[in-house]
Amino acid sequence: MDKEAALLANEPILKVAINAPLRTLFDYLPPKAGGALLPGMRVRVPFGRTRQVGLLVALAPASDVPSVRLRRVEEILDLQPLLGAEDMDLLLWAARYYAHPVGEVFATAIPTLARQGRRLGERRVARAAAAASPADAERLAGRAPRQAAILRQLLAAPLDLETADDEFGPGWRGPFRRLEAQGLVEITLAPADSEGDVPGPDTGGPTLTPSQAAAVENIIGAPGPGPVLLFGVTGSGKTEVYLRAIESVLAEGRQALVLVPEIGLTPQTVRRFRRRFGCRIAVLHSGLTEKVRLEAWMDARSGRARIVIGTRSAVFTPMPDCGLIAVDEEHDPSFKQQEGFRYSARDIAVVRAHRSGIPVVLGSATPSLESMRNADAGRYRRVDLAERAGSAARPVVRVVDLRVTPAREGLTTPLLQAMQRHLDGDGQVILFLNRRGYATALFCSECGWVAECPRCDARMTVHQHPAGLRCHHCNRSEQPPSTCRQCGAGLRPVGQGTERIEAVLAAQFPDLTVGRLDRDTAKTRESLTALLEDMRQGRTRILVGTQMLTKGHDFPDVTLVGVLNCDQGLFGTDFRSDERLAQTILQVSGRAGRRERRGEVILQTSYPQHRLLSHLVSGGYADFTREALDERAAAGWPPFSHLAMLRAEATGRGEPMGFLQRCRDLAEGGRRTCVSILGPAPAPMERRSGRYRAQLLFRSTARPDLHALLNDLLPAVESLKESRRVRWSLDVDPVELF
DNA sequence: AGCACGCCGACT
DNA sequence: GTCGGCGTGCTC
Repeated sequence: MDKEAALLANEPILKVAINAPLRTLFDYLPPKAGGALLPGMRVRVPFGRTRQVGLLVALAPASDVPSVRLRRVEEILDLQPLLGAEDMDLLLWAARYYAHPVGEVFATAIPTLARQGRRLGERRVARAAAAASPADAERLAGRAPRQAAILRQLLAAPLDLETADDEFGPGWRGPFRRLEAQGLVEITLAPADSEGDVPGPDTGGPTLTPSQAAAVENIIGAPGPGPVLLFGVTGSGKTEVYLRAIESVLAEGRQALVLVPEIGLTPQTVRRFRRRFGCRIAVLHSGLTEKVRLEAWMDARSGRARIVIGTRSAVFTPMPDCGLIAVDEEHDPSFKQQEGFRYSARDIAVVRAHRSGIPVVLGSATPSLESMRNADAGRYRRVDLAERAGSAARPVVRVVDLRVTPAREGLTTPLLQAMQRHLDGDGQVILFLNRRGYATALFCSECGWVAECPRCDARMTVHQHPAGLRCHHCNRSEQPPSTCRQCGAGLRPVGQGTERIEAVLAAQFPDLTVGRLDRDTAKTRESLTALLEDMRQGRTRILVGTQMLTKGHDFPDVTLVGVLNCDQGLFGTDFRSDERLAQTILQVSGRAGRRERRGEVILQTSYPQHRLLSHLVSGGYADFTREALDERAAAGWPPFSHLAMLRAEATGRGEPMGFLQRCRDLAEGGRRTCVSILGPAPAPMERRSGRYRAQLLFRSTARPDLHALLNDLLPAVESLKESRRVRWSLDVDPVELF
């Protein structure tokens, strides 16, 4: 063995995660120069014909890759690991659990700027080399005066490169580089001075109710760490419980992580935390500029921020000493990423807490059936928050049967009468309808022709502001034809959307202001704020809106909530649609009667006798979940089984189905396990945005079997030549089945 | 994903 | 004759 080979043999192999859709780590040799090498540091590496910033995941004694193919790390970008060992392990676990390429998983956890190789929290310092002496400067003074000047200055004191322009004058790089080549100067990295943070005093909160106190005790007290499901209706004071638990964790000198749904992270939420705690709080959500995001992330990582509040991806925030995780509105679907790395932040929060041995609290007025089941099975401690003394009583719920009580323009007489009554009594009214736009379709009453989207298997929605036909699935817009394209007869908009209800109400209640809250009216932060402000000040008396109404906005003077049509949720294509409907009804009902006045809720439906609906109305959410869980158990759906969905789409009609059939064949060729395979089948809306879509569902009662199958299957799927002709993705624990 | 190589069609 | 279309293969 020659000298070079012997040297090679002694060098450690660096296992590096690269941000690419590849399921492996890449092996590299250590850099020629450089200091400590620790997992969690970023490295700049040659990759194919490009250079990439990767993350060092592990050091290994040897590699399976032939040594001639190994290349060398060019540079280590960090003095300290960016991610700690626990963070790294969590990410590796997640990559396996979701069977997703490691590099992309790591990329999710690191802000873009850091991923691009930016220097973080450290300074580059120029200093004279140990071998350099004043004599060298004298020697250079004649022929290279600038080099001499720079060397003299560095012999006197090292210099932060940030200030080199000022100290050395412009154009210092050339002379400096020549000094470097002679080995007289060098650049070293030094940690940035971290400003100390002086926490202000925490202001105490109100006295806790007995059930709030019990909840806090359950989270951080005697029972020890473990997930707590905090089940409490709107207004029962869940946030106060989080605040108390956080307070006690902060008092031990530890940090706290709070996860909130996408739209739940309002300035009010943050303000409430800031008012309460004097410490630094890092806020992380999708609306931040990259620079601000990096700053907040670094604050969390360094421990300067004691509290981190963020949406989905904040679950990966590195924190040196996190002592508690709280997930607010844990049922909210926005915790599940719907593309790329399809992780559930709520589930990862539970795993993170478990691995760190810290408490985690999942709070909701309408917990997911998964969490309810986990509580039933004793895996979570469930704590019910009693309604607050002195707060409004539960709203009265009335069901209006649409089969016997006809609706005009979506509104029944009992609902209109109730509205009049509440408005006369100075109350405000909220009407919920899960369809935006004016009409759900444009229809020819002569021949039955309907305006359809040319790119999707869907009808176009009629809009009036701005006027036109729009497809809600691909965002295409068209001018509506004035007459039927098929027979030339007149066209009629059918079905109600929020715009239409708004118009009808404006005519019905000409003296009142009617507002509308949906994606069209709340496009910008400002328009949303203005809408909510009009409502809160009482200028708007009736508010019509979609799902957006349910997201925690507080309207204290609303006394009546109407749900115009419950039925879309009762017979959905998805086994989860009943759960969604119940959550929506309860969340929107929670807006009614938050002060002294008792609220009223009116549900319009054609199926008043539907089992789930009557359980919800008479027994509340807990009763509904018992019934719904029984149905899930009988049908073998989650949480009584585990799912993974393989989806594919392509421009050609047969391609996705053909590809998925090949996948199915591969899966069946593997080990025999108790995983059943359903499909492939075309997606419920087969064509969307001009692409055909299909899906293949894996279901198992044993998680290990499912994961073993997926981890065997995916490499095989990747090497299928069909896999490059379709866009495909795997969704472990899917929340939407279409 | 990015990037290069490679082999077939309509252009200055 | 080339410019460029995207199918195929590879990245330690």
